Amino acid sequence: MAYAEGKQKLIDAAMKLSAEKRSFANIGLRELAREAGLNPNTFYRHFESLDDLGICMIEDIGDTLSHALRSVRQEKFDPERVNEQSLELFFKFVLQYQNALTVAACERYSTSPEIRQALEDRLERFAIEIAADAAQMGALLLLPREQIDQVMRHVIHHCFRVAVEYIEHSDKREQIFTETRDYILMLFMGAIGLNQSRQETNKS
Amino acid sequence: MAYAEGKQKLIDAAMKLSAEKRSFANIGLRELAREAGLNPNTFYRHFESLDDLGICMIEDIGDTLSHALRSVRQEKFDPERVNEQSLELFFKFVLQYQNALTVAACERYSTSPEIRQALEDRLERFAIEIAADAAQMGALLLLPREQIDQVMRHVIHHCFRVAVEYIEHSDKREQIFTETRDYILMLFMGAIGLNQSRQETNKS
DNA sequence: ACTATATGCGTACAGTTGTATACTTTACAA
DNA sequence: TTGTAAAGTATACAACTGTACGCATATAGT
Repeated sequence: MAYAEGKQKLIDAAMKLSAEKRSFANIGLRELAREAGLNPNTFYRHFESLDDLGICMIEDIGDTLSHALRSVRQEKFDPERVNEQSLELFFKFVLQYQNALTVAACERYSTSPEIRQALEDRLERFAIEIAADAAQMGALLLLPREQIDQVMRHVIHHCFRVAVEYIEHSDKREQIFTETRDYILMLFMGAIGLNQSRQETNKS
Repeated sequence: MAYAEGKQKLIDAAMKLSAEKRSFANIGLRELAREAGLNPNTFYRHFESLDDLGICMIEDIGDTLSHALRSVRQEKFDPERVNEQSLELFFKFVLQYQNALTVAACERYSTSPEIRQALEDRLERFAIEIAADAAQMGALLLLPREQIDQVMRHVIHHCFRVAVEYIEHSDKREQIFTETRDYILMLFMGAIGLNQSRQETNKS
Protein backbone atom coordinates (compact mmCIF):
# COMPACT_ATOMS: atom_id res chain seq x y z
CA MET A 1 0.00 0.00 0.00
CA ALA A 2 3.00 2.23 -0.50
CA TYR A 3 2.73 2.92 3.18
CA ALA A 4 3.93 6.19 4.48
CA GLU A 5 6.21 7.22 1.70
CA GLY A 6 6.49 10.61 3.32
CA LYS A 7 7.36 9.08 6.64
CA GLN A 8 10.39 7.36 5.20
CA LYS A 9 11.38 10.55 3.42
CA LEU A 10 11.33 12.40 6.70
CA ILE A 11 13.39 9.75 8.41
CA ASP A 12 15.92 9.80 5.60
CA ALA A 13 16.09 13.55 5.74
CA ALA A 14 16.61 13.39 9.49
CA MET A 15 19.45 10.95 9.04
CA LYS A 16 21.14 13.04 6.41
CA LEU A 17 20.89 16.26 8.37
CA SER A 18 21.83 14.64 11.66
CA ALA A 19 24.92 13.14 10.10
CA GLU A 20 25.92 16.45 8.55
CA LYS A 21 25.43 18.40 11.75
CA ARG A 22 26.45 15.55 14.01
CA SER A 23 23.40 16.34 16.04
CA PHE A 24 19.77 15.53 15.73
CA ALA A 25 18.73 17.85 18.52
CA ASN A 26 19.04 21.11 16.68
CA ILE A 27 17.22 20.23 13.54
CA GLY A 28 14.02 22.10 12.99
CA LEU A 29 10.80 20.56 11.90
CA ARG A 30 10.63 22.91 8.95
CA GLU A 31 14.21 22.28 7.98
CA LEU A 32 13.40 18.61 7.99
CA ALA A 33 10.32 18.99 5.83
CA ARG A 34 12.27 21.18 3.42
CA GLU A 35 14.96 18.53 3.05
CA ALA A 36 12.30 15.88 2.50
CA GLY A 37 10.46 18.04 -0.01
CA LEU A 38 7.30 18.10 2.04
CA ASN A 39 5.06 20.62 3.67
CA PRO A 40 5.97 21.30 7.30
CA ASN A 41 2.57 20.23 8.53
CA THR A 42 2.87 16.83 6.94
CA PHE A 43 5.31 16.08 9.70
CA TYR A 44 2.47 15.84 12.18
CA ARG A 45 0.72 13.23 10.10
CA HIS A 46 3.50 10.80 10.87
CA PHE A 47 5.08 11.86 14.10
CA GLU A 48 3.90 13.18 17.41
CA SER A 49 7.03 15.13 18.07
CA LEU A 50 10.63 15.47 17.02
CA ASP A 51 11.60 13.00 19.69
CA ASP A 52 9.17 10.55 18.16
CA LEU A 53 10.89 10.92 14.81
CA GLY A 54 14.22 10.54 16.57
CA ILE A 55 13.22 7.19 17.99
CA CYS A 56 11.95 6.02 14.61
CA MET A 57 15.22 7.08 13.06
CA ILE A 58 17.20 5.10 15.60
CA GLU A 59 15.07 2.05 14.97
CA ASP A 60 15.55 2.47 11.27
CA ILE A 61 19.30 2.63 11.79
CA GLY A 62 19.17 -0.34 14.11
CA ASP A 63 17.34 -2.38 11.51
CA THR A 64 19.84 -1.44 8.85
CA LEU A 65 22.78 -2.37 11.01
CA SER A 66 21.27 -5.56 12.33
CA HIS A 67 20.43 -6.69 8.81
CA ALA A 68 24.00 -6.04 7.75
CA LEU A 69 25.30 -7.77 10.83
CA ARG A 70 23.27 -10.85 10.07
CA SER A 71 24.79 -11.15 6.62
CA VAL A 72 28.23 -10.72 8.12
CA ARG A 73 27.62 -13.54 10.55
CA GLN A 74 26.93 -15.89 7.70
CA GLU A 75 30.28 -15.29 6.08
CA LYS A 76 32.90 -17.97 6.22
CA PHE A 77 36.02 -16.99 8.03
CA ASP A 78 39.54 -18.25 7.94
CA PRO A 79 40.03 -19.25 11.61
CA GLU A 80 43.47 -17.68 11.57
CA ARG A 81 42.15 -14.30 10.56
CA VAL A 82 38.67 -13.90 12.05
CA ASN A 83 39.57 -10.67 13.73
CA GLU A 84 41.07 -9.16 10.61
CA GLN A 85 38.31 -10.31 8.34
CA SER A 86 35.52 -9.17 10.61
CA LEU A 87 37.10 -5.77 10.86
CA GLU A 88 37.48 -5.50 7.12
CA LEU A 89 33.82 -6.24 6.74
CA PHE A 90 32.92 -3.80 9.46
CA PHE A 91 34.80 -0.91 7.94
CA LYS A 92 33.55 -1.71 4.47
CA PHE A 93 30.12 -1.53 5.85
CA VAL A 94 30.86 1.68 7.73
CA LEU A 95 31.56 3.33 4.40
CA GLN A 96 28.41 1.89 2.94
CA TYR A 97 26.15 3.28 5.65
CA GLN A 98 28.01 6.45 6.50
CA ASN A 99 25.02 8.43 7.67
CA ALA A 100 23.59 5.68 9.82
CA LEU A 101 26.95 5.07 11.46
CA THR A 102 27.67 8.71 12.06
CA VAL A 103 24.31 9.29 13.65
CA ALA A 104 24.58 6.17 15.78
CA ALA A 105 27.98 7.28 17.03
CA CYS A 106 27.00 10.86 17.74
CA GLU A 107 23.57 10.41 19.24
CA ARG A 108 24.92 8.37 22.08
CA TYR A 109 25.47 11.74 23.70
CA SER A 110 22.24 13.13 22.41
CA THR A 111 20.10 15.69 24.15
CA SER A 112 17.11 13.41 24.40
CA PRO A 113 17.33 10.66 27.03
CA GLU A 114 14.88 8.54 25.08
CA ILE A 115 17.06 8.54 22.00
CA ARG A 116 20.16 7.81 24.04
CA GLN A 117 18.42 4.90 25.69
CA ALA A 118 17.08 3.49 22.45
CA LEU A 119 20.56 3.62 20.97
CA GLU A 120 22.20 2.14 24.03
CA ASP A 121 19.77 -0.77 23.96
CA ARG A 122 20.54 -1.51 20.33
CA LEU A 123 24.27 -1.39 20.87
CA GLU A 124 23.96 -3.69 23.85
CA ARG A 125 22.12 -6.20 21.71
CA PHE A 126 24.83 -6.01 19.07
CA ALA A 127 27.49 -6.60 21.66
CA ILE A 128 25.70 -9.69 22.93
CA GLU A 129 25.16 -11.05 19.43
CA ILE A 130 28.79 -10.68 18.56
CA ALA A 131 29.84 -12.10 21.88
CA ALA A 132 27.75 -15.18 21.13
CA ASP A 133 29.73 -15.73 17.96
CA ALA A 134 33.02 -15.05 19.62
CA ALA A 135 32.29 -17.43 22.47
CA GLN A 136 32.48 -20.31 20.01
CA MET A 137 35.98 -19.49 18.97
CA GLY A 138 38.91 -21.51 20.18
CA ALA A 139 41.02 -19.19 22.24
CA LEU A 140 38.05 -17.75 24.09
CA LEU A 141 36.45 -20.99 25.20
CA LEU A 142 37.95 -20.66 28.63
CA LEU A 143 36.59 -17.23 29.32
CA PRO A 144 33.33 -16.91 31.25
CA ARG A 145 30.55 -15.67 29.06
CA GLU A 146 29.97 -12.51 31.08
CA GLN A 147 33.55 -11.47 30.48
CA ILE A 148 33.25 -11.96 26.75
CA ASP A 149 30.14 -9.81 26.78
CA GLN A 150 32.01 -7.13 28.63
CA VAL A 151 34.92 -7.18 26.21
CA MET A 152 32.54 -6.96 23.30
CA ARG A 153 30.89 -3.93 24.80
CA HIS A 154 34.25 -2.25 24.78
CA VAL A 155 34.84 -3.36 21.23
CA ILE A 156 31.51 -2.00 20.08
CA HIS A 157 32.06 1.29 21.82
CA HIS A 158 35.46 1.62 20.23
CA CYS A 159 34.33 0.62 16.77
CA PHE A 160 31.50 3.10 16.70
CA ARG A 161 33.72 5.85 17.97
CA VAL A 162 36.41 5.37 15.39
CA ALA A 163 33.85 4.81 12.65
CA VAL A 164 33.26 8.53 12.48
CA GLU A 165 36.96 9.23 12.14
CA TYR A 166 37.23 6.49 9.59
CA ILE A 167 34.55 8.11 7.49
CA GLU A 168 35.91 11.61 7.82
CA HIS A 169 39.65 11.10 7.43
CA SER A 170 40.20 8.87 4.49
CA ASP A 171 43.94 9.29 4.90
CA LYS A 172 43.93 7.74 8.36
CA ARG A 173 41.97 4.64 7.49
CA GLU A 174 44.89 2.27 7.47
CA GLN A 175 46.08 3.56 10.81
CA ILE A 176 42.63 3.30 12.35
CA PHE A 177 42.33 -0.21 11.06
CA THR A 178 45.55 -1.51 12.58
CA GLU A 179 45.01 0.37 15.82
CA THR A 180 41.56 -1.10 16.16
CA ARG A 181 42.86 -4.56 15.39
CA ASP A 182 45.55 -4.20 18.03
CA TYR A 183 43.06 -2.84 20.48
CA ILE A 184 40.84 -5.87 20.15
CA LEU A 185 43.81 -8.16 20.41
CA MET A 186 44.95 -6.35 23.52
CA LEU A 187 41.54 -6.58 25.09
CA PHE A 188 41.25 -10.29 24.60
CA MET A 189 44.76 -11.07 25.70
CA GLY A 190 44.14 -8.91 28.71
CA ALA A 191 40.86 -10.62 29.45
CA ILE A 192 42.49 -14.02 29.34
CA GLY A 193 45.33 -12.82 31.52
CA LEU A 194 43.02 -11.22 34.04
CA ASN A 195 40.94 -14.36 34.16
CA GLN A 196 43.95 -16.57 34.77
CA SER A 197 45.39 -14.39 37.50
CA ARG A 198 42.04 -14.38 39.28
CA GLN A 199 41.66 -18.13 39.11
CA GLU A 200 45.09 -18.45 40.68
CA THR A 201 44.27 -16.15 43.56
CA ASN A 202 41.04 -18.06 44.10
CA LYS A 203 42.90 -21.34 44.40
CA SER A 204 45.52 -20.15 46.83
CA MET B 1 40.92 44.89 37.31
CA ALA B 2 37.96 42.58 37.72
CA TYR B 3 38.47 41.81 34.08
CA ALA B 4 35.54 40.72 32.05
CA GLU B 5 33.25 39.68 34.81
CA GLY B 6 30.51 39.31 32.27
CA LYS B 7 32.69 37.16 30.07
CA GLN B 8 33.16 34.61 32.80
CA LYS B 9 29.46 34.72 33.58
CA LEU B 10 28.69 33.88 29.99
CA ILE B 11 31.17 31.02 29.96
CA ASP B 12 29.73 29.64 33.16
CA ALA B 13 26.24 29.93 31.78
CA ALA B 14 27.34 28.13 28.63
CA MET B 15 28.83 25.32 30.68
CA LYS B 16 25.75 24.93 32.79
CA LEU B 17 23.36 24.90 29.85
CA SER B 18 25.61 22.68 27.74
CA ALA B 19 25.81 20.16 30.53
CA GLU B 20 22.07 20.19 31.05
CA LYS B 21 21.28 19.80 27.38
CA ARG B 22 24.34 17.71 26.64
CA SER B 23 24.90 19.92 23.68
CA PHE B 24 26.42 23.31 23.21
CA ALA B 25 25.30 23.61 19.63
CA ASN B 26 21.67 24.37 20.23
CA ILE B 27 22.02 27.03 22.81
CA GLY B 28 20.87 30.44 21.75
CA LEU B 29 22.74 33.62 22.36
CA ARG B 30 19.73 35.10 24.12
CA GLU B 31 19.20 32.01 26.22
CA LEU B 32 22.81 32.31 27.26
CA ALA B 33 22.54 35.97 28.20
CA ARG B 34 19.36 35.24 30.14
CA GLU B 35 21.09 32.56 32.16
CA ALA B 36 24.01 34.88 32.80
CA GLY B 37 21.71 37.71 33.79
CA LEU B 38 22.97 39.97 31.04
CA ASN B 39 21.61 41.82 28.08
CA PRO B 40 21.81 39.79 24.86
CA ASN B 41 23.97 42.37 23.15
CA THR B 42 26.59 42.21 25.87
CA PHE B 43 27.54 38.91 24.32
CA TYR B 44 29.11 40.70 21.40
CA ARG B 45 31.35 42.71 23.69
CA HIS B 46 33.19 39.53 24.59
CA PHE B 47 32.77 37.08 21.78
CA GLU B 48 32.77 37.20 18.05
CA SER B 49 30.43 34.29 17.66
CA LEU B 50 28.98 31.36 19.49
CA ASP B 51 31.81 29.22 18.24
CA ASP B 52 34.22 31.68 19.76
CA LEU B 53 32.51 31.28 23.11
CA GLY B 54 32.59 27.53 22.62
CA ILE B 55 36.36 27.53 22.24
CA CYS B 56 36.76 29.74 25.31
CA MET B 57 34.56 27.36 27.25
CA ILE B 58 36.66 24.38 26.22
CA GLU B 59 39.83 26.18 27.24
CA ASP B 60 38.26 27.06 30.54
CA ILE B 61 37.38 23.42 31.08
CA GLY B 62 40.83 22.33 30.00
CA ASP B 63 42.42 24.66 32.52
CA THR B 64 40.19 23.38 35.27
CA LEU B 65 40.95 19.78 34.49
CA SER B 66 44.65 20.30 33.98
CA HIS B 67 44.90 22.13 37.27
CA ALA B 68 43.14 19.29 39.02
CA LEU B 69 45.32 16.78 37.24
CA ARG B 70 48.45 18.52 38.43
CA SER B 71 47.39 18.27 42.04
CA VAL B 72 46.58 14.61 41.52
CA ARG B 73 50.04 13.94 40.16
CA GLN B 74 51.58 15.26 43.33
CA GLU B 75 49.76 12.77 45.50
CA LYS B 76 51.67 9.94 47.05
CA PHE B 77 50.49 6.54 46.01
CA ASP B 78 50.80 3.15 47.53
CA PRO B 79 52.66 1.28 44.75
CA GLU B 80 50.36 -1.70 45.21
CA ARG B 81 47.23 0.33 44.58
CA VAL B 82 48.13 3.09 42.13
CA ASN B 83 45.41 2.10 39.77
CA GLU B 84 42.73 2.01 42.43
CA GLN B 85 43.86 5.22 44.08
CA SER B 86 44.11 7.16 40.86
CA LEU B 87 40.64 6.07 39.91
CA GLU B 88 39.23 7.05 43.25
CA LEU B 89 40.71 10.48 42.80
CA PHE B 90 39.42 10.70 39.27
CA PHE B 91 35.85 9.89 40.15
CA LYS B 92 35.90 12.12 43.18
CA PHE B 93 36.96 14.86 40.92
CA VAL B 94 34.34 13.94 38.33
CA LEU B 95 31.69 14.67 40.91
CA GLN B 96 33.37 17.91 41.83
CA TYR B 97 33.39 19.25 38.28
CA GLN B 98 30.26 17.66 36.94
CA ASN B 99 29.47 20.28 34.36
CA ALA B 100 32.98 20.50 32.99
CA LEU B 101 33.21 16.74 32.69
CA THR B 102 29.83 16.34 31.10
CA VAL B 103 30.55 18.99 28.52
CA ALA B 104 33.98 17.58 27.78
CA ALA B 105 32.51 14.15 27.24
CA CYS B 106 29.61 15.29 25.08
CA GLU B 107 31.27 17.89 22.92
CA ARG B 108 33.66 15.36 21.47
CA TYR B 109 30.86 14.74 19.01
CA SER B 110 29.98 18.37 18.77
CA THR B 111 28.60 20.10 15.73
CA SER B 112 31.50 22.47 15.46
CA PRO B 113 34.75 21.00 14.11
CA GLU B 114 36.76 23.68 15.91
CA ILE B 115 35.35 22.72 19.28
CA ARG B 116 35.86 19.04 18.57
CA GLN B 117 39.45 19.69 17.62
CA ALA B 118 40.19 21.88 20.64
CA LEU B 119 38.79 19.17 22.89
CA GLU B 120 40.64 16.39 21.15
CA ASP B 121 43.91 18.26 21.53
CA ARG B 122 43.37 18.71 25.24
CA LEU B 123 42.51 15.08 25.77
CA GLU B 124 45.56 14.02 23.82
CA ARG B 125 47.74 16.13 26.09
CA PHE B 126 46.15 14.58 29.14
CA ALA B 127 46.80 11.11 27.80
CA ILE B 128 50.45 11.91 27.24
CA GLU B 129 50.86 13.47 30.67
CA ILE B 130 49.37 10.45 32.36
CA ALA B 131 51.39 8.13 30.19
CA ALA B 132 54.53 9.92 31.32
CA ASP B 133 53.67 9.10 34.92
CA ALA B 134 52.70 5.55 34.14
CA ALA B 135 55.90 4.93 32.23
CA GLN B 136 57.84 5.20 35.46
CA MET B 137 55.94 2.43 37.11
CA GLY B 138 57.44 -0.99 37.60
CA ALA B 139 55.36 -3.33 35.54
CA LEU B 140 55.27 -1.04 32.54
CA LEU B 141 58.97 -0.37 32.22
CA LEU B 142 59.31 -2.93 29.49
CA LEU B 143 56.65 -1.43 27.28
CA PRO B 144 57.68 0.93 24.51
CA ARG B 145 56.59 4.45 25.22
CA GLU B 146 54.37 4.69 22.17
CA GLN B 147 52.37 1.74 23.37
CA ILE B 148 51.84 3.26 26.79
CA ASP B 149 50.60 6.41 25.10
CA GLN B 150 48.20 4.40 23.06
CA VAL B 151 46.84 2.55 26.05
CA MET B 152 46.40 5.80 27.91
CA ARG B 153 44.41 7.20 25.04
CA HIS B 154 42.03 4.31 25.43
CA VAL B 155 41.91 4.87 29.16
CA ILE B 156 41.13 8.55 28.77
CA HIS B 157 38.43 7.84 26.21
CA HIS B 158 36.87 5.31 28.47
CA CYS B 159 37.07 7.43 31.60
CA PHE B 160 35.42 10.41 29.99
CA ARG B 161 32.73 8.28 28.54
CA VAL B 162 31.77 6.61 31.79
CA ALA B 163 32.14 9.87 33.70
CA VAL B 164 28.77 10.98 32.37
CA GLU B 165 27.14 7.75 33.47
CA TYR B 166 28.89 8.02 36.81
CA ILE B 167 27.42 11.45 37.35
CA GLU B 168 23.95 10.54 36.22
CA HIS B 169 23.41 7.14 37.80
CA SER B 170 24.50 7.35 41.39
CA ASP B 171 23.32 3.79 41.93
CA LYS B 172 25.75 2.39 39.38
CA ARG B 173 28.86 4.11 40.66
CA GLU B 174 30.33 1.10 42.35
CA GLN B 175 29.81 -0.99 39.26
CA ILE B 176 31.31 1.63 37.00
CA PHE B 177 34.29 1.88 39.27
CA THR B 178 35.12 -1.81 39.29
CA GLU B 179 34.46 -2.18 35.59
CA THR B 180 36.75 0.70 34.82
CA ARG B 181 39.44 -0.70 37.08
CA ASP B 182 39.18 -4.07 35.38
CA TYR B 183 39.22 -2.42 32.00
CA ILE B 184 42.49 -0.66 32.72
CA LEU B 185 43.96 -3.82 34.13
CA MET B 186 42.90 -5.72 31.04
CA LEU B 187 44.38 -3.14 28.75
CA PHE B 188 47.77 -3.19 30.40
CA MET B 189 47.94 -6.93 30.71
CA GLY B 190 46.96 -7.13 27.08
CA ALA B 191 49.53 -4.57 26.08
CA ILE B 192 52.26 -6.49 27.84
CA GLY B 193 51.08 -9.72 26.28
CA LEU B 194 50.88 -8.25 22.83
CA ASN B 195 54.33 -6.80 23.22
CA GLN B 196 55.81 -10.09 24.28
CA SER B 197 54.21 -12.10 21.51
CA ARG B 198 55.52 -9.63 18.97
CA GLN B 199 59.03 -9.73 20.30
CA GLU B 200 58.93 -13.49 20.00
CA THR B 201 57.78 -13.43 16.39
CA ASN B 202 60.49 -10.90 15.63
CA LYS B 203 63.18 -13.18 17.03
CA SER B 204 62.09 -16.31 15.21
C1' DA C 1 -21.09 4.61 -5.50
C1' DC C 2 -20.43 6.28 -0.97
C1' DT C 3 -17.88 6.81 3.01
C1' DA C 4 -14.05 6.92 5.99
C1' DT C 5 -9.28 7.34 6.61
C1' DA C 6 -4.61 8.61 5.56
C1' DT C 7 -1.74 11.81 3.57
C1' DG C 8 -0.63 16.25 1.99
C1' DC C 9 -0.94 21.53 1.23
C1' DG C 10 -1.80 26.68 2.23
C1' DT C 11 -2.46 30.24 5.23
C1' DA C 12 -1.96 32.34 9.51
C1' DC C 13 -0.10 33.70 14.01
C1' DA C 14 2.44 34.26 18.10
C1' DG C 15 6.96 33.57 20.00
C1' DT C 16 11.93 33.46 19.53
C1' DT C 17 16.15 34.23 17.41
C1' DG C 18 20.38 36.87 15.73
C1' DT C 19 21.87 41.26 14.96
C1' DA C 20 22.21 46.47 13.95
C1' DT C 21 22.03 51.19 15.82
C1' DA C 22 22.19 54.32 19.35
C1' DC C 23 22.48 55.43 24.18
C1' DT C 24 24.24 55.01 29.15
C1' DT C 25 27.24 53.74 32.72
C1' DT C 26 31.62 52.38 34.66
C1' DA C 27 36.68 52.42 35.07
C1' DC C 28 40.80 54.31 34.54
C1' DA C 29 44.68 57.15 32.64
C1' DA C 30 46.22 61.82 31.59
C1' DT D 1 38.91 66.64 36.03
C1' DT D 2 38.31 65.52 31.78
C1' DG D 3 38.75 62.20 28.04
C1' DT D 4 38.60 57.62 26.42
C1' DA D 5 37.80 52.95 26.17
C1' DA D 6 35.21 48.96 28.00
C1' DA D 7 31.03 46.99 29.47
C1' DG D 8 26.30 46.96 29.60
C1' DT D 9 21.37 48.52 28.14
C1' DA D 10 17.16 49.72 25.19
C1' DT D 11 14.73 49.53 21.10
C1' DA D 12 13.86 47.73 16.70
C1' DC D 13 13.52 44.53 12.78
C1' DA D 14 13.60 40.84 9.62
C1' DA D 15 13.91 35.93 9.57
C1' DC D 16 12.69 31.82 11.28
C1' DT D 17 10.31 28.58 14.31
C1' DG D 18 6.42 25.39 16.05
C1' DT D 19 1.82 24.81 15.67
C1' DA D 20 -3.31 25.37 14.76
C1' DC D 21 -7.14 25.36 11.43
C1' DG D 22 -9.30 24.27 7.30
C1' DC D 23 -9.29 22.28 2.84
C1' DA D 24 -7.76 18.99 -1.00
C1' DT D 25 -6.66 14.60 -2.70
C1' DA D 26 -5.95 9.79 -2.80
C1' DT D 27 -6.74 5.22 -1.17
C1' DA D 28 -9.34 1.39 0.61
C1' DG D 29 -13.53 -0.96 2.44
C1' DT D 30 -18.25 -1.77 2.18
